[in-house]
Amino acid sequence: MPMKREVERRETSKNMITTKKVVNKGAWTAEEDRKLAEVIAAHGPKRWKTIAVKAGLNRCGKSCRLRWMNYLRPNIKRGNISDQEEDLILRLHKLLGNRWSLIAGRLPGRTDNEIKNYWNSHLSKKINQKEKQGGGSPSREAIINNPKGERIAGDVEKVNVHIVNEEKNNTSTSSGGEDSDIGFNVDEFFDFSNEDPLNLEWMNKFLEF
DNA sequence: AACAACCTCAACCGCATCAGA
DNA sequence: GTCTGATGCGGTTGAGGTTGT
Repeated sequence: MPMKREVERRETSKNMITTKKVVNKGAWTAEEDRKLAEVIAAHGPKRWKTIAVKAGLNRCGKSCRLRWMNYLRPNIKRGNISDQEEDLILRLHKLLGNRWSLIAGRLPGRTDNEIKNYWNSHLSKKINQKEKQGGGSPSREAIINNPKGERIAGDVEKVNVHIVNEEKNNTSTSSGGEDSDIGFNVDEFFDFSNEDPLNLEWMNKFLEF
């Protein structure tokens, strides 16, 4: 049920008066979804603030964007995460840490939010259990897994930096295109779509390394 | 049946970054 | 160079559902 909260907003810019606005928060209704989808179909998924206004939604732009990205966007895959996907998430998380959007980028149809939730509710527990069973010295995950990918150990960090650079290149050229100064295309690098998921030996080796 | 504890996931929040003026 | 608004990201929250007692 959508809750309406009266939000007292103190504008960030200097000397702004305090205004009172009724902003819709909480769960989205089917009607809101429909309006949002209509406006996005007409104007495209950008200028979220304008979209919110055009759709006549008492929502902030951020909220609209999130709803679109996590729920309304076409080709969203919902429901069970397959074993293959789970395996991939585990591997990518080892490599990238909590870079959910990057991980999601390698899982077509999955959103960063979904993967983050899945990790927090399922996989982190699994890993904890494994660690307890295995015991002993801290695992690679313990070194690598940390918020925002900070202090990622050694060579993995270098790869991570390359990936970030590549992501930036991709967004600026929009279609991916050629590499500038690095030797591989990250899309190809992480494209497992044609690969037998049970036969990812190379990646195991890479991760071991 | 009633309640508590736990789990899941949609949504919010705060911050960082980027682009344009 | 600075300011401002837009966007994106990761962490966190909380409502609603499920399970256990």
